[in-house]
Amino acid sequence: MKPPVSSIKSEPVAALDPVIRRPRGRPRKTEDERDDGNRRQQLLTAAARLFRDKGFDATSTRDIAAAVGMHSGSPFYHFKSKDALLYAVMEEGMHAAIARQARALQGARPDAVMAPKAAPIADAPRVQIRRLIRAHFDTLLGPGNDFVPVMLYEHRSLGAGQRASLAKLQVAYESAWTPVLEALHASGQLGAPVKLSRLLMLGALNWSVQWFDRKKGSSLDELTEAAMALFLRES
Amino acid sequence: MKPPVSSIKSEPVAALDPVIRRPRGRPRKTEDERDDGNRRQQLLTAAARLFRDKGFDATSTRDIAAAVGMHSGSPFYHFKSKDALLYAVMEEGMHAAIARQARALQGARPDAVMAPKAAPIADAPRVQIRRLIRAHFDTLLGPGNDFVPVMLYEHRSLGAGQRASLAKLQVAYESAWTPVLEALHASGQLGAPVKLSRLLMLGALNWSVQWFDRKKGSSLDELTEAAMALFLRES
DNA sequence: CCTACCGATCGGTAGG
DNA sequence: CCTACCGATCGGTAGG
Repeated sequence: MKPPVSSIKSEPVAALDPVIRRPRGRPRKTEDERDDGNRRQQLLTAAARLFRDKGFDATSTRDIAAAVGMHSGSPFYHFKSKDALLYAVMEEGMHAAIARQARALQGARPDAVMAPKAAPIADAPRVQIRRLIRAHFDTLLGPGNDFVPVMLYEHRSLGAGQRASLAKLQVAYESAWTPVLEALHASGQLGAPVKLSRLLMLGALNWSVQWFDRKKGSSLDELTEAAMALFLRES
Repeated sequence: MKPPVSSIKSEPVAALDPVIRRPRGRPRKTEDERDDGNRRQQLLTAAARLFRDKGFDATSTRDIAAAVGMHSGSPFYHFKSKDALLYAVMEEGMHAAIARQARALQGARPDAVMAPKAAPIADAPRVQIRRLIRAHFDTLLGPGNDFVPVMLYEHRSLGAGQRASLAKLQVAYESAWTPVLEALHASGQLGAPVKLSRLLMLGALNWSVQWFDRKKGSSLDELTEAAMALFLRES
């Protein structure tokens, strides 16, 4: 069946010829599709949304492929398994959350420096906890922020090793709360022990994923103020 | 292998003989297995545990059958579908939770009646909220109480109609909190608006399913006191 | 990244 | 409640 012309392939010398080289497999980028990390990122975003809406097990890799206009087998060109895709979603979510949290805490600093009278040093922990809470709500409920909710509600679908890796990121994230809560506890503004306070407070916030509706109801600012009023005492 | 005596079975007349009648299919109850609703209940309990541990989608009906010593098709003799089994688990969980909550609130009353001095009327809401919190922790974390956690974390796997039915039970359950929270808010013991307070407080408790370890750490009593100290103000 | 495909698993059923 | 089985779906792969 093979024409004699193709017999060149069998000659090692011709295969080494640099003129013949041709990036086989991926056609060079057309106008609407760049073959850099963009397709991978599209897969991540679509997967995060589907995992959040339907759950990991109820989402097929075909669903994800269809959401970005791929065929069934193509996601496996970018991720070696469905589990790897889930892990990538969670990891990106945690990195973004940690970055957002750091930005929020840094933003709390200049205020106290530039207006020492308006924001006396004793209020610093209160300012910080408010920013921590607000940043957390943003991470959970902000538009397009599907990654961390997937992390929170689907980590059971992960293998032990990957779960351990993510646990480190979670510890890093939550460790920012401890000194702030300790200061509040010492000054009598926080009534419960620090560790249990952190677990209960983060739980209250994490659960908002279940009932918060961006279309109606409270804003994230109102939510933040309600949490402040619920958790903290006057002095 | 069969002795000639058993050849009676092949005679139609003998088959109609009332003396020969024999409940085919299910052998009459031996000592250790009653064929009443017991097997059904065993399926429910096993399913609740598996759904809680591995998730609904990750649990096969074969897993559930094996957990109670049945073969793969037999659960469908008791439940018409896997979804029906999930719904039954959640419904039983909610009924038990509502009953436990009612018992807890009734238990709070006699104390105030029998020792009016020791528990003045102004403390009633505080006593009631403590009992509500404690009952909720029991429902979520008590030994063998897998049903409500399944309800909380797997309700996405339910159809719209069944989800609506359960929502009614959830409203009934949570409605007991409202008057207590209103009394606490009116007396300045609760800092945040009642509705958001209820959502945040129940979220904090519900999230304990994710981190509580019965083997080590706090007791349910300690958890309850921590929640009281976190949520409520002095006067 | 597509085409074509495979092995495994799963919910569910017929008939007894 | 068991036996034997089916159709559908799914994660994943070979080869291009």
